[in-house]
Amino acid sequence: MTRPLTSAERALSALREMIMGGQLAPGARLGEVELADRLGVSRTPVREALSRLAAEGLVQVVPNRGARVATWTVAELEGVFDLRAVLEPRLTALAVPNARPADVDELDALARRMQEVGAPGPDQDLDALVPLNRAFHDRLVALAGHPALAAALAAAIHPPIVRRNFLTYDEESLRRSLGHHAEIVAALRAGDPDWARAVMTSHIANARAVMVRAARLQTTATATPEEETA
Amino acid sequence: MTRPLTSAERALSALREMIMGGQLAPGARLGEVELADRLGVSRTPVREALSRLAAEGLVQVVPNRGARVATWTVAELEGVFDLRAVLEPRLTALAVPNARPADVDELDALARRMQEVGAPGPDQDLDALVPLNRAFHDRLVALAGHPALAAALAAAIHPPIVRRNFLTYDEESLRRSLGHHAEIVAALRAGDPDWARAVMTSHIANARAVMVRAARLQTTATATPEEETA
DNA sequence: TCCGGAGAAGTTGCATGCAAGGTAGGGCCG
DNA sequence: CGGCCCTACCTTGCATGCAACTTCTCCGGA
Repeated sequence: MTRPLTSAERALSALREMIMGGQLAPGARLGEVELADRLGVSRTPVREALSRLAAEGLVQVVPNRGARVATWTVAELEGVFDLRAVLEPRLTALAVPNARPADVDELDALARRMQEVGAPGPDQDLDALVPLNRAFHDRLVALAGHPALAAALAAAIHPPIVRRNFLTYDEESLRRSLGHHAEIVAALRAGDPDWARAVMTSHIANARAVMVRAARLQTTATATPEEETA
Repeated sequence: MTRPLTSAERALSALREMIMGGQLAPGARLGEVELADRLGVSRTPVREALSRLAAEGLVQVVPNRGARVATWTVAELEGVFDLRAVLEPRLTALAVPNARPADVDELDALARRMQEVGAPGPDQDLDALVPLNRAFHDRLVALAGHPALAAALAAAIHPPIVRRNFLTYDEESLRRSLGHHAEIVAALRAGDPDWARAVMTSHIANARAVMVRAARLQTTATATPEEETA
């Protein structure tokens, strides 16, 4: 049975979703009253949520001057992928001995579903990939059973993006990426940590190449520091 | 010129210091009114500080039931050192090419000072080691110039301890630990990243052995779940 | 025309008050 | 005598109000 969430918690996850989902662009101003109105609560829980998001790195707060959705530079983005390249393969290897058949089946289902909705053609639905991808990686993190590693990874990944960015994958990279998921499932089934680790290393490298290219394009395209609220 | 801190920020760092400094024992209850009185502010900034500390993992908050200083198990502690063993040597290697002579001199001074106050004898002052040690490691983190890695490390290290724990070092381990600092300085001066990385690896392994042993003793000693506020 | 400053409008920071939820103690019933 | 429930107290969650700070605008002077 799930405990009724507090207003602050709802505000927190609502804001997180808005930012992660791209409805709130990086650099967008986050006025307390506006958010409070939109979420149907007072400023107090909104302030608490913003505070926590700032601690997570999703939001930047300057005292007396309000909060904005965090922005990042290409260098920061590369730093994040540096780190993912160290942590995630390790985490994947850890997951191997802990994965029970049921877990593997679940990951398998996610990987297959991603291949379906990601396949080029009229039924392709890139937006649907985002939650599936998150589910896949979250499941893997949970299987690793290493809270400290998970916390470190979360701290590093949150600030930037990783989401709504399947939009930026070119066809070949996307096919590679989806193939990696399936291959990780295979490695899990085979119980081979080294295999799993290697695939995840490739997976991150592939994602890194895509993201960095996209970020470069984006920053050159938007020379104007955008000032939008929604 | 430094901007005047807000009450919430002061509450945040005050609480962080109290927890890190050991004045607030793990598991200690953190009543909002009591803290507000002690810090001379209202409950609002205290709540904000607690919220952020919860995001950092230093305190645990249960809705409607208040906040407590976070506790950790031996397994969690080992997980943290696992992670440090991966991240900190890497970070140290990164610092090598960025260290200018002035930086090295500064680290050298810290390392020497630690050797002085840590030397066995009547002048030994283990409490003084804590801030020096933090300064040394923080300096190294800054030199690495890798914000994402720093964030990940901070996220992983915060929850547990690392501080006020020179108290638990036996004489030999302490001498080793202080020696490592000096050796890292030497590696920086020599401009040898591999050397620096290796020393840091040893440094973490040494600390890990000490901490895990101390944690084991502590948990067996305190079978009673302590319930102190100060 | 451009720069500087005074004023006003809008925001944030914090304190306080009230209501809801939780906890502890005592009395009642089995 | 033991267990349960009810009550009173305490704590947290949130809304609201006010003061301080920022920023935008408008006006006068160079």
